[in-house]
Amino acid sequence: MRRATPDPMIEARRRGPIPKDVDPTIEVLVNDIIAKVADKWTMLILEALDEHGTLRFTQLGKAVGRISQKMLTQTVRQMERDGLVRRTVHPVIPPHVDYTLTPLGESLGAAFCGVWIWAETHHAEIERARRAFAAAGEASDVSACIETP
Amino acid sequence: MRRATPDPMIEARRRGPIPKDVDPTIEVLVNDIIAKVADKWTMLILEALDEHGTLRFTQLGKAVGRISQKMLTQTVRQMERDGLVRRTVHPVIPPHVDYTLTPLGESLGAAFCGVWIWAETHHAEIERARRAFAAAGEASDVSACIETP
DNA sequence: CCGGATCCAAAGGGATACTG
DNA sequence: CAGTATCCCTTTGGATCCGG
Repeated sequence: MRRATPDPMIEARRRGPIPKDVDPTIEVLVNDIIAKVADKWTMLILEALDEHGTLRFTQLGKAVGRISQKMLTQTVRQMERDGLVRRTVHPVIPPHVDYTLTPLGESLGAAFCGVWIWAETHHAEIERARRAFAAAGEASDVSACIETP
Repeated sequence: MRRATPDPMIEARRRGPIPKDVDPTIEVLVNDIIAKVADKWTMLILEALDEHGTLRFTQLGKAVGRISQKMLTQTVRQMERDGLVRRTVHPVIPPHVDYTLTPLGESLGAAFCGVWIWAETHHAEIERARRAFAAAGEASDVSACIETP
């Protein structure tokens, strides 16, 4: 299967210390963004909206999976503040609210796309690694894993 | 600037309900993986190792930024169990332990690469959205945001 | 230098009940 | 339907001390 990132610009960005065309203070800002965005629920909601386009509150919750309405509300509100989703309220009875990604949110979804694919592709490998680690831990002492240089 | 994911396979995966070539039970597994991997510290450690290649414990902590040694140890151990990093202990005094990504970890790093770039590209936009949201919240009531169909 | 162990504060997150 | 509010338990995560 073809890799998700054959882009030469991406390769250029990997490996090696921080390129000097980047403001040093930007590094912490970027880490802040990563930390904000790298939330379990944020990613799952982003994925759901990226797949389905537009969803109502309950539909969104169902699409995400096991999420309480508290976390759904909380996370979606945060994403709205960050400009990732647009929340539209139709003043009818019963209430009708739907959520959709903004262009910014869509761009983040596109950026995360490689990760969804990675998860689909490698989940078996992770489980294998986990079992291997567990087996190694039971079979032998930790000191057996060290190497003498 | 060119997008990170021009891959046709990626485009094919986005939009629309779950393709039927995917086992329905896989969806929850993938979400599990996402949830595991979408951890703040995991992503930052992954980024640090992806950039620097190999790092010792303290160096890694410094590269990540504001992380306590407890979380560093904990997260790095989890990543080791998941097969993302390889931990090598050199039995010398003082101890020398270094961490590096496994091929699996590198593939995840490559998958996340689009996200680093996104964060670098759009962090200003997020801050702007946040200020705009705050300004809107102060200026008017929430009911002013609803639209009548 | 690289952690493990312990204590403790704060945040995360579920369940339930209630409202417009 | 789409939340808000409350309670309460669990997890996270920092600080500190200690050991190999």
